[in-house]
Amino acid sequence: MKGSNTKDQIIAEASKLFLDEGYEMISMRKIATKVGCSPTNLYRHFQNKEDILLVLLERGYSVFLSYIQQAIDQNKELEFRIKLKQALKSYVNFGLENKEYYQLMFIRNFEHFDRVVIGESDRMKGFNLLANLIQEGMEKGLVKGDIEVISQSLWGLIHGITSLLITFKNSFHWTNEQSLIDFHVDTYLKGLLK
Amino acid sequence: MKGSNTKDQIIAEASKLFLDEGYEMISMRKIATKVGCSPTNLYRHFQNKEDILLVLLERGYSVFLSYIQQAIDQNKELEFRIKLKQALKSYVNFGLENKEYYQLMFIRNFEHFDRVVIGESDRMKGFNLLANLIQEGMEKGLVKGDIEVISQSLWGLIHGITSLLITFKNSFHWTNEQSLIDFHVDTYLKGLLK
Amino acid sequence: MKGSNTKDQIIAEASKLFLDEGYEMISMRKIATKVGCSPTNLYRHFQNKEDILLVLLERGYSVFLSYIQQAIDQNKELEFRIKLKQALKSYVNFGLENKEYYQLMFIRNFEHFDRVVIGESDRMKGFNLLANLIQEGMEKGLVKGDIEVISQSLWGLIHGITSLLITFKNSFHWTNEQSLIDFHVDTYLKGLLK
Amino acid sequence: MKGSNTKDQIIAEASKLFLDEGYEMISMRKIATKVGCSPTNLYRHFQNKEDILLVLLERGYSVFLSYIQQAIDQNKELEFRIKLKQALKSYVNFGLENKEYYQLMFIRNFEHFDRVVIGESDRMKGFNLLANLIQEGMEKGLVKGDIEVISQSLWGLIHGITSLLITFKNSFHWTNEQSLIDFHVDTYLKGLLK
DNA sequence: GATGAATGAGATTTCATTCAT
DNA sequence: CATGAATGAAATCTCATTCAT
Repeated sequence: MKGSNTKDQIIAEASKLFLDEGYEMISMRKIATKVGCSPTNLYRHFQNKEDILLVLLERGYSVFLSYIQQAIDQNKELEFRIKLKQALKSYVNFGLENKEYYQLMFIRNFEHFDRVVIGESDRMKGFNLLANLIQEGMEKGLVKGDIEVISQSLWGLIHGITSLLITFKNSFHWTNEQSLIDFHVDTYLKGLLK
Repeated sequence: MKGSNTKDQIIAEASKLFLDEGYEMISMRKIATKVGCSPTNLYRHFQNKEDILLVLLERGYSVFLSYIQQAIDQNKELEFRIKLKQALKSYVNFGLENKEYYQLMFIRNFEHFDRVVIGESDRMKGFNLLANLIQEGMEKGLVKGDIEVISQSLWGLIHGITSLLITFKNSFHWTNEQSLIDFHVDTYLKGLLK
Repeated sequence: MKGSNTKDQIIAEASKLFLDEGYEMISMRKIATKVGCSPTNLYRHFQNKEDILLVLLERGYSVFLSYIQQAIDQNKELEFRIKLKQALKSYVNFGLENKEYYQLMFIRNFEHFDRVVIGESDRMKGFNLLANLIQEGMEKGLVKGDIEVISQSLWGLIHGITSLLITFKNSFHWTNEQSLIDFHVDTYLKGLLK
Repeated sequence: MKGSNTKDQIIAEASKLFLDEGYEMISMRKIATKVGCSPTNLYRHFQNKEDILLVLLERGYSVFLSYIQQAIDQNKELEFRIKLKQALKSYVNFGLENKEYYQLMFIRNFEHFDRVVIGESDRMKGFNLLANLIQEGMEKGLVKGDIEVISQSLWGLIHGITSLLITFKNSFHWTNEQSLIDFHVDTYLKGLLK
């Protein structure tokens, strides 16, 4: 397989630590300790601490894209409402199954890091897939309104439930996750679709 | 006239800095520089850095509660749908008009700080006001379903749009804020209410 | 009475704190807190922290002298051995009854403070009283040897037991204090005197 | 060859500084300056300032034990009085030849540091060697009395002269050290032994 | 006789990072 | 591929002390 074992380990430990305690609270030494190597060694695999984050973000974007892509591909032939619902649910599931990534990508904002560029990322591609879906719905006469407004509202819808479930996972008595998500999306779509 | 001017200045500058760069990135020195006093002097007014955050959180909770309370009081006699919509909008408006507070209260999670207790806070009281409203709607037969599921879904709805508008305020081409929020809430309520 | 009440309180609290935690560990703020006044106020009564110590030392010397003087005066007419024993015991008793003073005077060494001068102090007068006693014993033919050697050895004898009882008062299982001191002095005097 | 040179240097400089100015007065920066390295580097070799002290104490206890052990071993076959005298003198000599250690071990009291545990230390083993010697004397009928009282008195005897010679080494006109110690011990033993 | 506001200096400690090996 | 030794910068925080009132 390609990629050194150590590098993957670093990524794995760093992403967990970043989620649990926050990027700024995690020192290179803490990562090294978890991995079981020397701090110096981290620099053999990454230019610096920011670089670890960037690699994490890129991986996250890529996984995110694959979630959305897969949902769309698998339901291509189905009814629009179902297709849309599945796409939205796959967004939420990406977040819940990849909390570390989701937090770094959508809850925190690292755009003050010069090297974090969003426009060109797979993240944007994921959005565009959703937007295309809305576009399709509008062409079919199933959705009405400004496509930008609708897209942004939809993002708000699914980001809200995803981010709350991640950020306050331990400090709130949540009802059953999947029922909640189903209700959440269904209710909104009932209002959105003809 | 009484009440130290410096203390208020510290709070004001700290909350801005915390929003822009994140709590961890802000040092006591940076705050002191902005305020125009010595770092030592901060410790006259606050026990430590965490204490500044706690005061900010408390103020935020209090302002939050007043937003929700006011929305409910002012629309007491109106139709349920309007009352609910106004309450939801006042949540979003609280966030957009108090970005620093909203970020600290709902986007970040400081519950690992021992002294941050949520259950007893005004934040919880704000939630309960919303929950009571749902309860009222259920009693009137206008809303159906599990009250917990509905409340949590509603929170996700409004938190999503609020937090995105705050976190990515500079890195995304948002449509007109108020139209977006209106569409967001209206669409969902169309699905939720009879 | 002369002397402000606050000044005496400061001295009382400071000496206790200095004994328990050590001069360096005690801050002006801690003293002020114990006394129940503002740190600034301490400077109305003492030039600075060192000054508090100096006043304590002076008081300690003075009390020390009175202990020794009294022992000698009260036993002037008695047999030499008893006179000497009482003087030695009064040294130990001074220490045990004034642990704070004893520690500052004889266990710590503050001579690196310019203003601490020993030669001229009451401490030296106390020593001289003991030395005079030895002198008397030699003239009576009851003690033989170099007076300096004898004085210094005697000081070591009583300082040893006193300082151990103070320094390790909580961390050692001491036998009955007075029996120990009696045995200590008696054994030595049996060897010293004819 | 192995074993960092820097670590030994730190220990050497720190112990001298601690003796001269007191543990609390010595900052990590001062130690680093003396050693000729950066303050940060001290933390490569010791967890923190307290840790330096603990290492010093441990080394001190170990050297102390070896002094006492050696004195006893070397005089095993000699007359009891000589054996005891040599043991007592080796205690004093340990102090005078290792003033830094002696001060930290016997003059200061660091038992408020959690990690300083005395019961299990080599210091206690040293004491026990002396106590065993007394026991032997009692069995031979050469010493009479309560063994605890005698041990504690003996400790006071030798601690007194040792600590005075260390604490006031520069501020008192001492007679010849070895004659003083000989006289001190001889006089006491004359009273103690049959 | 007392205090609140303020400060410069310095304490311990941790950080990301580099360099020689 | 890896590490031990080292560092400059900066973090939080406490200190003794002063000044205006």
